[in-house]
Amino acid sequence: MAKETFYNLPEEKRKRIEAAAITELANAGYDKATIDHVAQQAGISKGIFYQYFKNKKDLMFYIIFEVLMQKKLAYLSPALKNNENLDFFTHLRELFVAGLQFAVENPELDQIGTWFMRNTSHPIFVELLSRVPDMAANTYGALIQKGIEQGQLRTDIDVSYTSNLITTLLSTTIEHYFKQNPIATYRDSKDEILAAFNQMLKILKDGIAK
Amino acid sequence: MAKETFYNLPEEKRKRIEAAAITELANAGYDKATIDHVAQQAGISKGIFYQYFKNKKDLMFYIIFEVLMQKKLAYLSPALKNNENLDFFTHLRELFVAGLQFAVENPELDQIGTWFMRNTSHPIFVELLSRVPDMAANTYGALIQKGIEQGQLRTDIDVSYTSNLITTLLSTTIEHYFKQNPIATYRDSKDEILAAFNQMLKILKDGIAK
DNA sequence: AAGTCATATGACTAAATAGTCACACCACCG
DNA sequence: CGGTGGTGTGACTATTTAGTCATATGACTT
Repeated sequence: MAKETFYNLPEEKRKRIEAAAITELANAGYDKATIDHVAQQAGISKGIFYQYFKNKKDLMFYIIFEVLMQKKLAYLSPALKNNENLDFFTHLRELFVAGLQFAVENPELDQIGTWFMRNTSHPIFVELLSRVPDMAANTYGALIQKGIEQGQLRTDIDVSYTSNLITTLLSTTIEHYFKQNPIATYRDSKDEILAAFNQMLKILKDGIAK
Repeated sequence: MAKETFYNLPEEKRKRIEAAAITELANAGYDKATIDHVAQQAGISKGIFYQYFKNKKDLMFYIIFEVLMQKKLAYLSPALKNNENLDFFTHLRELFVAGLQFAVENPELDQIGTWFMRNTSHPIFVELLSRVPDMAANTYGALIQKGIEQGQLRTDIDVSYTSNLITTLLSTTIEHYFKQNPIATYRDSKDEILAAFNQMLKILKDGIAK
């Protein structure tokens, strides 16, 4: 996961390489991303790249573990703590908003995360899961469990299935918005996406039946 | 979309090539599928492949338009017609069951379809959409519209969004089932998947709130 | 038998790209 | 100054794979 030489680099250069890698991985996805592009965009030679990272996979894991997850956790952690007494749907909305804020401010990292969740059978995802076993799309498990125990949710729903469902709903909602508004950027559309979220939450809560 | 020479082939050989292509595309996805594999598995030479198809994309479109869509439509059309008087959720369930039947009996084709829906920004999907504009994930639009008009669904839901949502729910439900039961095959699990569908329909109808 | 056409082969070319390596540069030390 | 070690270069190798082409086979015609 990145060699010593990389950490010894001056901040500016390290960030430049990081940024180039993130852009390439976000736009091309893991398989189509090339080291040539990353090196070129970062303004370094290909040879030196392999002094900084063992290989392409090493780079990917570095970006996932030491950039994406760290950063996303920083956004989510306030919403994860100190909310014992919140209503389930209010708590869920807070998590959504925090996640959206992350996506708005780090669209490329968000894209990399989406790529990962979309390619759960890809060898590199499988290997990632073996390192972080409980990342297995059970993000909302504890929250749902609490919601059931506190009598806010039906008792007959399956926790793991519902967690998975919510994860999917989240990305579907964002994606649908951007399919409808192709020119929109995350940053400019935050309020409208929030409105879409509210519609989604209403459906999740009460269903679509009259 | 497949050259004359391909259609002139004896049935047996045509089916053999088709089967090889379907297996390869289902297992590897479009980008990683190779013509070498297809030719090898079909027991033909690479050269002759290019007498049958213009290129790899030509093969993909042939499989999508002339195999997958034809076949899937055959499964769905009974559920699409003559159901004017059915309740929305009952009608939806019928469509699900028909779709599941297709997936059970054509798992590889179903996988190819899933790959497509998962790669909506891939150039080949974009090109496909330009040929079949209204395939744009509005499968359930008319059904939802009818449901609203007949007073079975809330009037404040967005038709296109809800259609998209249902499409996603469908594949999420199947996928989640197989993540939980990795060894299961479609064929043996039909009843259990139907149970998972029922749970999903209940959530879609009434939400998860108590 | 000779000619013609469709069918078929697989070696070959061209392009892309992961990863390596011989060599260059340069700061610092003795 | 000359040696040493860390930093860096980009040409090169090895592999993969889409698509082509010279060549062969064989059925059918005249």
